[in-house]
Amino acid sequence: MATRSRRPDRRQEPLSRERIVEAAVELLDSVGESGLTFRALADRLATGPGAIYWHIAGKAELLTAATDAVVAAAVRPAEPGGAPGDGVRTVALGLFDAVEEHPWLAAQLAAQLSRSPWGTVAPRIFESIGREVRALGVPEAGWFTATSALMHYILGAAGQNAANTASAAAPGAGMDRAEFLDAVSTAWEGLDPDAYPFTRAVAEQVRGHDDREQFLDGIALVLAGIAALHPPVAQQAVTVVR
Amino acid sequence: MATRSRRPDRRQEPLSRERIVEAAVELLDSVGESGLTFRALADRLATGPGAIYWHIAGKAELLTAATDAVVAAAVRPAEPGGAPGDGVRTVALGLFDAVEEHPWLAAQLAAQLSRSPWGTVAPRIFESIGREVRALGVPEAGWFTATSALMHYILGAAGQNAANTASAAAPGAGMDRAEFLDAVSTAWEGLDPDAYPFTRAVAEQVRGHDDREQFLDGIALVLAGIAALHPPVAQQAVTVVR
DNA sequence: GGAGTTGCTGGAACGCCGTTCCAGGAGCGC
DNA sequence: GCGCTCCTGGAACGGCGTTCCAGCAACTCC
Repeated sequence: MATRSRRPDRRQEPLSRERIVEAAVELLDSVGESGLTFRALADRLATGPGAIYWHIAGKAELLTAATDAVVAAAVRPAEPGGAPGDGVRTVALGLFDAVEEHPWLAAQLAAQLSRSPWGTVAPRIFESIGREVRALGVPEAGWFTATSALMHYILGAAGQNAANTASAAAPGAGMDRAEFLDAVSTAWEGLDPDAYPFTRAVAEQVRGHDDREQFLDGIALVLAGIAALHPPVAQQAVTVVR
Repeated sequence: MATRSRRPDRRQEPLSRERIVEAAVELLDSVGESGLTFRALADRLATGPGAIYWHIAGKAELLTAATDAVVAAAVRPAEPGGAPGDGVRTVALGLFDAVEEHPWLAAQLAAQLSRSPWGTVAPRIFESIGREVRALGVPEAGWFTATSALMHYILGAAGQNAANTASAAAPGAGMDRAEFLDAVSTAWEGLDPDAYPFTRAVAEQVRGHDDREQFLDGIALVLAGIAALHPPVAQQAVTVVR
């Protein structure tokens, strides 16, 4: 009959792990990490908390599953061909955009990588970056170091940038992005000159920079390091120099 | 008279923000993040929760203060002199060791950097790394990118390594470090060959590697990228091989 | 086709958390 | 002595993750 308030509310199909995770992601996106409670989730799914526990072991598993779902959608495989490094940039921007779209993702990724690096999330990201590293012609001995360096830079920088975006758009503080960066820059300029000379000197660069561009600059830096330390060997006819 | 159960219990000196933060760090170190509650903290300080709130606004501020205190102790200034890059390594290892000593630190750092990069923690780390970057002779235009890349790598890699250490020593799982790495390596080797060829290929390197060495390899990689992209302007007469 | 079983549901209840409130004590100027 | 400020700590509140369990479809077996 009358369409319900929010969402189609198709509540004939039974509860399932996928539907729960999907609802959890929506809740995280709309009300943030603290808004994801089993009660709110149960309301949105028109059920009770107990029913959810039949499908999901607890909150930790719920957050892991939500993170994994979003990451799986984000690391779309790069199409073959293109300049060396294009594949890395594609994967990196995929994660960058995902973190920007889901502001809760950065903290979750960091928490999960630094708590259980053997879950499903870490290998997924590691694999998609690693393939591009291999495609660059890096010799096998350098795979782990190069991929780790890229992964940590990508996740760290994307997370910090998402924080900027989110804070600028924060409810209450009617700031746009430029105003927000200006505020940060001004705050840094106000630091103690003796204790923070470097940060003060960099403050000006923060004002009005382009996030995406700066993010890619960092990628280029790490790629340059990879190229310098691991001179690409020919794809076939592999020889390890050094 | 009789000495109390835990700690000297010197409870004549009044409550203070420092004493609270100190107790919070001890609690975090001994029972982990979930063990830090206002009730437990009040017990340890032989007071009630209300008294703590007179000095600290809430849990978020408590965690921020604890993180800041540990970071401040960790980023000891590097002594001048030494080969180019030594300063960076000193700062990096300081943070690496701090994260290893305080396993909760990695998640806190990530959360705080990706939530409010304008707090006191971020500038502190940024500053100490940045000074070393400047000392490398990087031109000013490259300061922000180079320092960010280093910072993200350092925090990410240190956090992941701390997770390994902590998991290996986890209560219940009577594993030592080698066993733990072996378990991770084996798990990775068991991944789907079609979906995870790269991760499987790297699994062998994970077994029995040296953390500190691998961490420094990553630093060297980023430093090489900095040297390649930002050829140092002459400090006195710095030349970079390549 | 009835009875038993299984798989799932959702509301009630438990214990703990962060946080607030407030009666009161210690120290101090007057 | 008195009032005032600063600080204390216990009690209480609302909300959280989690557990428990009575109930109910659907399906199986006889």
